Amino acid sequence: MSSERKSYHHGNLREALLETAFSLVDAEGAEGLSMRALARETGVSSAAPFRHFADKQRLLQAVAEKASEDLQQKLDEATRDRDDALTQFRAMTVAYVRFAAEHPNLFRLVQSIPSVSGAFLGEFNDERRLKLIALIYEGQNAGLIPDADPELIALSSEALTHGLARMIVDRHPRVRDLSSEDARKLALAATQLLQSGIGLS
Amino acid sequence: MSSERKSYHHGNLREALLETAFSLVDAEGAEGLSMRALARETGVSSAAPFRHFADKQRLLQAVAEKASEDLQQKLDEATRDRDDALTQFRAMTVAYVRFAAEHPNLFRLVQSIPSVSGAFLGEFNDERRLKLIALIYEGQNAGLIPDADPELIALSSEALTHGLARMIVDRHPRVRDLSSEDARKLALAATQLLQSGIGLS
DNA sequence: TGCTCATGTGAGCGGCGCTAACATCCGATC
DNA sequence: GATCGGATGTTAGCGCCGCTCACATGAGCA
Repeated sequence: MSSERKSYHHGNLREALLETAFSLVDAEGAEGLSMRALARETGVSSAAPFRHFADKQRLLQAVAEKASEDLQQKLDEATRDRDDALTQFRAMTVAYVRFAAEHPNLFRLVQSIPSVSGAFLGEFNDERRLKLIALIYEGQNAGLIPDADPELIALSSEALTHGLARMIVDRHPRVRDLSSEDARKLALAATQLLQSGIGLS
Repeated sequence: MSSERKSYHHGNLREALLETAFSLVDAEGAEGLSMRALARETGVSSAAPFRHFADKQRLLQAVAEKASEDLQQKLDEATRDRDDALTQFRAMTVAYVRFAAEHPNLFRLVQSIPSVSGAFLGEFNDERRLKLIALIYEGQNAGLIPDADPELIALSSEALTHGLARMIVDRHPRVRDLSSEDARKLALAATQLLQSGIGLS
């Protein structure tokens, strides 16, 4: 696994550490990762990583940022070429839940670092959120949507999405070990349900 | 903080360790807890805790079980004297979300130990879930509820509840630092919304 | 060619989880 | 009441950890 190296200097150690750490976290979770094991795996001394990351927390943050970019890219791909906000929202939910099912360890890491998840929820996604809220507002004017706070409606939609993803990574009884395809179906079905309402009243 | 002790033996070390650990986790999270610090705080040697807990994981599991019982008790109180399943479900959601807002560290710990959260979601709550599903089934026969899989409807309800709680403990932008009262309002509003449907279609 | 400084190494500090060998004393038994 | 075995405490210590410091190396620029 650990590749040999002829010269004293590595050449691209920072990237190498990041990639190795990313793979290790994805496969085994962030809890088990140690700086020393990471250095060993990368073929350098145990002090070398600290030339590139001030401490373990920064390393994990960098991994989380990379994972967050991956997730963001999946969301971008999923919503590309869909112009109405509702379709975008549903495609986003599906992509989000699928990412959680496929990379639970990375998903957990992203969520566990507020600065990363905060940035993730801030940048691009806020734009989409505002579009969704605008759509909700229109729907209310047309009498199609109940007269609740549009912010609340958007938040509840987010909560359903996040809740499905979290139930999967937290291994709740009926959604543990879901295949990517089952995760897709579940996310689609649940968002459809939210739109129509479950009707208990 | 650490109380003195006259005799060689502590007398009730296991409970003392559990209580101290519970408080420390509640206040500062499970990540920062160390067995040595816990022993120090309790006023015993660093090896003593291992007479009562095989390893750190077991200690954390015991703390998680205690937290899970507390949560369960809150849910029991919230649903007591409410006979219809729908009212119970909404009261449960409120209590669940409030617990997450008031004890995010304990909530996270419970969710991070599958055996504990699995048991939590299994025992009493399965009974309530079955009642909810029965109600959904009746509602469908009466034409009040869309004709989706009752299991899916129940699962989506759970997801909304869990998602709200998780967004709070994960410190998502619009729900971080929610007061207990705000958490209550949010949970109530969101469940109402789910019932009526957000109407986008 | 020679200097500088980013980037590597090795040794080591204090804290960790956990174990082993030994100390204490509670309480069952006579 | 004395005895003594086992539950429960202690001290010492192993290996791993995050992290630091003094020093080594060598790439790139003057």
